[in-house]
Amino acid sequence: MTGGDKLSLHRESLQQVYRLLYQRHGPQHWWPANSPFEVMVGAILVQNTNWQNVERAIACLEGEIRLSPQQVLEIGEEHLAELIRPAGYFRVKAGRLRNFCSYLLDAGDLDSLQELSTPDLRAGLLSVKGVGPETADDMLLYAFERPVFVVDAYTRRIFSRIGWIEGGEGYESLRLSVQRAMPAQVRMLNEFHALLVRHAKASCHKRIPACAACCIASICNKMKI
DNA sequence: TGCCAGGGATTAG
DNA sequence: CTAATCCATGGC
Repeated sequence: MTGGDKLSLHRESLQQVYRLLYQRHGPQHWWPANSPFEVMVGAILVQNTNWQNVERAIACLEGEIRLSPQQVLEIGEEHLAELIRPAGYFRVKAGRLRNFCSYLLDAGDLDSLQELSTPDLRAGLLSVKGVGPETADDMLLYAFERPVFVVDAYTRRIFSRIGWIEGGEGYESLRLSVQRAMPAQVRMLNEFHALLVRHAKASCHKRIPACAACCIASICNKMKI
């Protein structure tokens, strides 16, 4: 382990934010997909990209092939890139999808992977070129249903606004800190990440330093922060 | 019209 | 180990 995480989040405060977000926005029903494999494809396609564009790309894919690792590899990188063009970075992502599909086929099937411990599975996913920490955790949580917290830019932005972090913390430091402060429940971690995204999109989080007018402010007030 | 989205790899300092 | 840079489409 890379010992000594200095970052420590307060359990009650963090869980209070979760409850308030849930009360405000309700269940988010993530991940929007029809199969674990589709979740994982989406996790790669959504990298630094609007989800709406990803939906188009997936629709194009499904129009041509049945969504499976075999089919994705069979159509070839060129064709694959054209199909996923709406998702942006389409050449890069075509390669990443192929890398990932090769990994899945080498592993056998999803059931084989499901037998791995979460740390081993995480390491395996991270070994794929094009799958970084956030994408791997998306897959772990939303496809494999492991109790991990997904850190993203919205998490950093919101936690910074609340005053819990400086912003420069490493990915793992943040992830483990949240996981230590929250129950290890897939259901809750699923909603928590989705709610943070939902809240960031719904509120005035672009370019507004103090966030005085959005619901985070009311959350902070209720929490007396 | 310009900015930026549910990142990651690569390169440079 | 941190900081830029590249990848690219579509919505507001």
